[in-house]
Amino acid sequence: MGGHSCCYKQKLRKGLWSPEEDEKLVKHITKYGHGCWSSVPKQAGLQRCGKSCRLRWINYLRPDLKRGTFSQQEEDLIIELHAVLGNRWSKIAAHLSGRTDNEIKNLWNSCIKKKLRQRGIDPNTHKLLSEVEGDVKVPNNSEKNSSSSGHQIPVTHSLATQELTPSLMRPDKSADEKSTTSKYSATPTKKLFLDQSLTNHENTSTCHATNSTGYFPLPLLSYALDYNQTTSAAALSISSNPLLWLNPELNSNAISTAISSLSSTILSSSVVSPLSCAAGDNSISNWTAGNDSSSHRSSANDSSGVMMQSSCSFDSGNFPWPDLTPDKDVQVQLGGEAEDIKWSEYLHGAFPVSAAMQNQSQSLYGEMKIGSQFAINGLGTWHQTQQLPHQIQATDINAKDFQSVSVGFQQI
DNA sequence: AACCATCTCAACCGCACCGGT
DNA sequence: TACCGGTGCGGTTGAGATGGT
Repeated sequence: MGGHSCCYKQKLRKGLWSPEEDEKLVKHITKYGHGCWSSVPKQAGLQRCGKSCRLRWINYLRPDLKRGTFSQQEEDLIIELHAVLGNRWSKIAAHLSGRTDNEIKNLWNSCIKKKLRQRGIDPNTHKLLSEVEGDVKVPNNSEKNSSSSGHQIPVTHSLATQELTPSLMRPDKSADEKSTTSKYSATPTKKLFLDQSLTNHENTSTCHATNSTGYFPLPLLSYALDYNQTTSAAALSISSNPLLWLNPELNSNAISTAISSLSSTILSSSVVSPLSCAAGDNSISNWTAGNDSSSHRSSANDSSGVMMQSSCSFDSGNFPWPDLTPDKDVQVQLGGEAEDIKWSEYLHGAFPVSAAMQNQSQSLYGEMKIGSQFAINGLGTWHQTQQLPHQIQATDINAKDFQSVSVGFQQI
């Protein structure tokens, strides 16, 4: 592409990908892995730059993409994550199995923003619009960094500094640093109590830390409640009703209890997709919960997700696909009908892939799942993900946590 | 049917970070 | 330490789809 060093040397194609190009790329990656992206186009016989190939693969050709309409729960989760993470779409996408950052970003810009405004919520600040309008004009840079967590509740200094472990919310340290040094650069002086993982938007005057009292963005709590398999009406109503997010009467001890629990259990097991945890099984991606009329894959009980067990070890850089067979270390079940998944078209005629290749692709699917999670969360959490007993423990603990949270909210 | 407005989403662009040298 | 290539991320663009008149 213009501007990319890898594109200077020769005239490269731009724009939409043709089915032939897709086919070449899929075949190549399925067979060899991507390795160094810059070398992929040459090896695959494509007149594209590596960056374009990578993008095409990640956003469209990857077999583990869910595609299709977002469920209401996915949207809710995105909203809540956005309240915590801001426009860090890749981080948000990490919590939504099968969804890409690009997809989520598009959804946010095209749909969710509008919905939030209709509900009287400012999508940038997650505050009520009436509040925002009444607010003093925020600094210029806040618009770009958009989402401060508007609804805040006080938390104690010790809570904020001790219980909110940085790595829990943002396991990718480099990304954290990157965020704070570039687009999400926060006003340094405000980084007082909460770790930047939670207050990376404090440049939008969110974290009004004063003396010994910081402010905790409660949407995180609401997310955590959902995360914590709390399908109770109370929790859901709390999470969906910003008016309840910030209640000045909210007992800080309750929050302390809740947050403390979050830090030790929920957040630390963030590698496990929230609803996978809720489902109580060891699936990684089969978590999109039900009641989604627009998606046929949503039921927690259906088998459309990827059920995976793996004991394999691998390097997170390159996928050893050629060595994979379905009956080896990785077991993958692909089920569910194809929606408008282009990948399925490839696999079912439109794209001439052999049965063996399909198997390989499915293995690849599982491996990629593992790889991506591994890359994101690191070895420790990866191990957790693969260990069902750990999840059971986590679930048990989560139940206790929720009790604590519930007790706290009874005082609201 | 034609036109226009709006929406969706794949892809591009530019920037920043990282690791190697 | 500086440079460079590779990579990843978030913002933006624009073509095509869709809906309204």
